[in-house]
Order: sequence, then C-alpha cells, then structure tokens
Amino acid sequence: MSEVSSAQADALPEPGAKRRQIRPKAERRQQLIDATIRCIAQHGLSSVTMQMVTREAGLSVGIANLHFQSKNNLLNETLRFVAEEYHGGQIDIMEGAETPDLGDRLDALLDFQLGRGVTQRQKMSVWFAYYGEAGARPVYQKIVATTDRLAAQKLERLFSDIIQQGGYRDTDARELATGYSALIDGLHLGLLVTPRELTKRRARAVARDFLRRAFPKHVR
Amino acid sequence: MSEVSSAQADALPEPGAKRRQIRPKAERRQQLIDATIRCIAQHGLSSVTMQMVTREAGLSVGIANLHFQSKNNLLNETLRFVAEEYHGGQIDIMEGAETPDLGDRLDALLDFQLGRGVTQRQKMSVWFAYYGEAGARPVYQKIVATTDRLAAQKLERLFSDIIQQGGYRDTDARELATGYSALIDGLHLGLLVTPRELTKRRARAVARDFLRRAFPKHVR
DNA sequence: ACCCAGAATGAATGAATGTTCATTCTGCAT
DNA sequence: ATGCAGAATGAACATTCATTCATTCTGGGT
Repeated sequence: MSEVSSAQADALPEPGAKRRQIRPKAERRQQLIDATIRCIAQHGLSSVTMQMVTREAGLSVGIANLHFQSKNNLLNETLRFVAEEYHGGQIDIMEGAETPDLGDRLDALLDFQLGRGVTQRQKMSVWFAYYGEAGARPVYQKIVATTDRLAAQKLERLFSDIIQQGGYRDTDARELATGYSALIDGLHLGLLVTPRELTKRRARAVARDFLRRAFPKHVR
Repeated sequence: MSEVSSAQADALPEPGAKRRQIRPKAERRQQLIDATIRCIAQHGLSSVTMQMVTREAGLSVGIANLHFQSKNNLLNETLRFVAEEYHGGQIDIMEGAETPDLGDRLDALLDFQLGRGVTQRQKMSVWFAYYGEAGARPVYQKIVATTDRLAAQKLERLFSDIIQQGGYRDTDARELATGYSALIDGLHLGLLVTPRELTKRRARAVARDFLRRAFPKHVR
C-alpha cells in the first residue's frame, strides 16, 4: 500500500532463501510431529513451546494451530504417532510370516526393541516424557492402551507358541510376556536416565539372558 | 524411624480462622515437598505451578521462594527426597543384618518394591514424571545417579552372595541385578500407565518368577 | 510487659506462552 | 495470462506464571 514494492531487491540475494512453500496438509502435519519429537527429546516435554516447535520445523507460529487445533492436540497426535510406530513395528515382527523359525523371530524382536531405531535417545525421551505425565492424563493412557494391548496379545501368542513347540514346563505365557515387556521398558529407562551405567550392548545381553532362561532351546 | 506426623495443627476448623503460624525452616521445607509430590501426582509435573503447591500446603505464594530459592530448586529437592526415600529403603533391606537368610531378604526387597509404600500412585507418578524429563535435564540424572549407583552395588552384592551360597552356574550377578532392576522399573511403569492390564498382585508374581528362575533354591 | 529477629504474606511486576486473525502469497485450473 | 481457493504468515492480544519485596505478624528472650 505505502511501501515501494520492489520485491526482487530483497527476494533474490540471500543464501537462506526462505520462500514460502505450499504443501499438502498431511505433509505439514508430519513435519510438525517430527519437529515436536525433536523438541521434546532436546528440551523436555514440559518446556516445549509452540514457537519452539514451529521454528524447529522452519515454519511460522500460526501454522501449528492451522493443522492441529491446539497445542494439546499436537502433543496427543505426536504421542499417537510414536506409539503406533513402536507397537506397530513390534506387531509386524511378531506376526512375521517371513520368519518361520520362532527363535529367529525372538531375535528380530529384540533387535527392533533395543536396536537403532527405538533406542535412539529421541524416541525414548518422547516415550517416557509421556509416560511421566500419563498418571495425571487419562488421554495419554487411552492413546497408548489401544496399541499396547494389541502388542501384548501378539507377544503372549508368540510365547505361547514357543512354549508349546519347546515343551517347556511350568511356564505361563501371559506372565512371561508381562515380564518381558516390563524388562524392555525398564532397560529403555536405564538407557535414558543412566546411559553411563547401562550400555546398549549390556541391555541386549540382559534381555537375551531373560529369554534364554525361559526358552533355552530357542535362544542361544 | 522417627516419622513425625504433624497432622494435628493443620486442620482448618473455621473458615475465618487462618492464623499465621511460624514454624522452623526444616518443617516448612518438608511440608512444601510433600505438597509438591501430591501436586505432581495429581496434575502432572508439567502443569505444577507455585501457586498450586503453596495452596496445597496451605501457605502463601511467597513462602516457596523463601525456603527454596526458585521453583527449579524446589523440584530438584523434591526429586532428591523421593529418590533417597526409595533407594534408601532398598539399601536398608539389602544390608539388612536382621534378616540373615538371603531368601528372606529377597522377599523383603520385593515387598518393599512392589508393596504399599512405593506402589502408591503418588510416588510412582513423581518418579516417572522426573524420569520423563531426565533425558533433557542432566540435573535430574545426577540427583538420581548418586543413590541409584549405590543401590545397584548393594543389589549386585546380594545376588553375588546368593549365587555363591546356592552354587548357581552360568549366572552373572551384575547382569542379573541389571535385569531385576529394569524389571521392577518396568512393572512400576505398567502399574502407572495401564493399571487395568497389570494388577499389583500380578506384578509381584512376575517379579517373583524372575527371581525363582534365577535362584530356584532360594525363592519358592 | 515489651521487643525485635526473622518467618510469613500477597499484591505487584515483568516475562513467557497459546491462540487468533487480518493479510499475504502460492500454485493449480481455467 | 488470470483468478482464486486455501495454505502460510506473524504481529497483536489475553492469560498465566515465577519471582520480588514492602509490609505484617509471631513468639521466644529479656
């Protein structure tokens, strides 16, 4: 209106060419979720701000409320994404028709749970940041419970098959599955909180030891 | 040992009778820490405010900054208190000269870890609220690490004694201790996040099963 | 009975944050 | 080329919160 509209003057020269881009809704949503994960991992859930997230995503502040309606909703969706990624990955392995040998399937599961993808500080931080708030937020409990229950069932089924195949005595699949899940969670916690005391290598050895005691014929 | 139950003076008999009371510094500090624990359990660490804590304690807003210099400091001291209470209790049991039988000592430990005191939602909530933030806050890691390392050593020592006494083969005390600690942490998580799926009774059964597999002669 | 060190209060302050929305801009369809 | 649906922006606003500090009050010591 009042300013001289010499757009070309300041649009071209700078190296950090920040030209506004229009992208489909789904892509922006994922971009924001990814940024949220990084922010939670680096600064902690309680000090994540909208400005922080949008800056991390390289976008403007308003956009978060455009695609998610509120900060709460963004956080919920981020949790849902992480939960589905984690549990979904597990379930794929446990159903795994491509690995007929049950012992191999256990190995694959262990690799996934304590391997690169999951054990990255980023993901673990997010995971436990929400767990920490879950006691006071039923929403979080509900989001996790859905996928969690399914994964637990699959694990119980896998253990049950192994028990039958190996003819193991005095071994309750349900109880063992609960124990194994808890053990993995606890190891993740240790890796996150006291990385100096617990290395990834040792965590794997501990988990493997648990399985070996339960299924000596299947795990070496 | 000397748990002071100062519940008599706090009761508010009349709505208009709010007489200012002067109490020693140590007492006020504990009063504020207790209130902080309740607030974290009920509302979550990320939504705890100073006003909330001081109101819960029945005191004025300014007093928190009088006894602790800042909110951060109050939160740190609260974590320190919870950590020492938990790990201290464990250490007392594991050193436990009053229970010469090592199997009994395991039982006592399990009782403590999954019994009334610790498993209360309040304490668990606080515990994991901090764990959730620990990835981004080295201060929390440091506070926990101190007592945590000591407890881990005691546990390893206890396991080591049991292994020797029972002549168990192929059993590494260190690895087993890591696994047991992780298992207990994971069970606490389960009790907190999915109380519908995991009861306290089952958690105890799972932990006991772990110990039974490792030390069949000591745990029945 | 009186005093006063210091414990306790809470209104005031300033900084930080979530959310809104008028405006600008992009890229596709025509 | 042109128009335009709707994606993107960010200054402005209202709220909430931690922290401060001038003031009030308490209770032990004299």
